[in-house]
Amino acid sequence: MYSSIHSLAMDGSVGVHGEFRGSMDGTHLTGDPCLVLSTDPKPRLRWTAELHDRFVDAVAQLGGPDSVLEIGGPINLSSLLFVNNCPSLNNSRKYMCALEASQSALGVSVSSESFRRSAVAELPRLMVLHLEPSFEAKTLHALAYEATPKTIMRTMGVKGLTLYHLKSHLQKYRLGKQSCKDLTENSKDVSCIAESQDTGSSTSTSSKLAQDLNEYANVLFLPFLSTYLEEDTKTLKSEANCRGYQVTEALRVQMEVQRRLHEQLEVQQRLQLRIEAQSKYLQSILEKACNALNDHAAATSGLEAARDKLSELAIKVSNDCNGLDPFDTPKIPSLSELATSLENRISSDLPARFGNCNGSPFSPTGEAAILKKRPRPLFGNGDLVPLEGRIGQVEWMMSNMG
DNA sequence: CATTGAATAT
DNA sequence: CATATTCAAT
Repeated sequence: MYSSIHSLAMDGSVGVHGEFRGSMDGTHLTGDPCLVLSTDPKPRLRWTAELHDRFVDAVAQLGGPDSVLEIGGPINLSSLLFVNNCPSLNNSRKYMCALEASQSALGVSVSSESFRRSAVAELPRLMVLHLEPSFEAKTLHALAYEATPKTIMRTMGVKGLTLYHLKSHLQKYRLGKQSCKDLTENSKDVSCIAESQDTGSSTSTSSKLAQDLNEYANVLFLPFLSTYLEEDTKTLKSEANCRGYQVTEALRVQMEVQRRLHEQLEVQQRLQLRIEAQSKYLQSILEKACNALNDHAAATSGLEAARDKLSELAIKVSNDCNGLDPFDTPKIPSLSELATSLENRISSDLPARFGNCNGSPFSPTGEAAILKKRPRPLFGNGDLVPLEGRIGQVEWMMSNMG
C-alpha cells in the first residue's frame, strides 16, 4: 500500500530549500503523500490538502473525530462501588476489576490502551452517574476516543509524521468538527434533554426518577455489600486476635456498619414485598375493571356506569400510588451515605491492616471526593452521624499509635 | 516512561 | 490563522 512513501529529508544534505515537496505535477498517481515542510528556521509541517485528506480518511476509518468506543458494557454497580472502596487499588486497577467483574457477563474484551486510559479517566464520572442515578439503570458505558494520534498515525502510514504533528492537527480538527456540530444542534432542536448527561455536574432532573433509581441501586448493592462486609469482618476478627486491642475499636465500628447494613437490608426486603403486594393489588383491580367493563358493555345501557366505575378505580389506583411514594423511603439512607461511611471505615482501619499501601489510597480529586460530594442529608435523618463520629475517633487513634 | 488532550506560544 | 510546544494528567 504505502510501500513507496518517501521519508522526510531528515539528513543534513540540504539540497532543497524553500519548500520541500513531493508532488509538483498536479495529480500524481501514486497516492504517496510526502511531507511538506516550510522553510528554514523552523521547518513546520505543512498540512497539504492531500495530507489532510489522508488524515481525514484515517480519522473516518477510526470512526470519526470524536467517535468513542463504547466498551465495558454493563458494569455492575456492585463491582464498581466495591472497587471504588478498595484503597489498595489505583484507578486502573479499579477499573479493570470492575470491568473484569462485568465482563464475565458480557464477553467483552478490552485491549486498546487508549481506551483503557480514557476509560479509567471516566471512572470518577461513572461513579457520579451511579450515585446520581439519572442514568439508565444498571448499564454503564465507558467511552474512549478511537481516533487518537497514535492510531491515526498507524492508520495513515505516512512516514515522518510524528505524534506531535498528529496531536496538534487532531486538536484543531476536533475543534472544527465540534463547532460544526454545535451549530447544527443549536439550530436543530432544543427539545432533547435526556441525551445530554454532560460532565460531572449532572444534576438530577427528575427527582422522582432519581429516587426510584437510588432505591434500585440499594437493592442491587446492599446484598453485595453485605457479603463483602461479612468476609471483611472475618479477616478483621482474626487480625484482632493477633494485634490485640488496637483493632477492636475498628472491629466495633465494622460490626456497627454491618448491623446497620442488615437493617437496611431488612427495610429493603420489606419494601420489596410491599411493592410486590401493591402490584398484585393493582393487577386485581385492573382485572375487576375489565370485568366490570365487559359486563356493563354487554348491557349497552350500562356504559356510563362502567365508565364511572373505571374512573373511580383509576382515582383509587392513583391514590395508592401516591401513598406508595413517600413511605419508607426516608428510612433508607442514600447509597452515597452508605458508601461514605464504609469508605471512612475502610480508610481508617486499612492503613493499619495493610501497613502502607503506597501512599494515599485515593487521589485527592478522585472518586473518594466524588463519593462525598453528594449532599449528605438527602434522606434527612442524621442517623449516620454518630457512627461517623466514632469512626473519626478510631481514625485519630490509629494515626496516633504510629 | 509513553501517551493524551488542553492550553499556550510562535 | 496554522503549526509547535508546553503543561498536566494518567
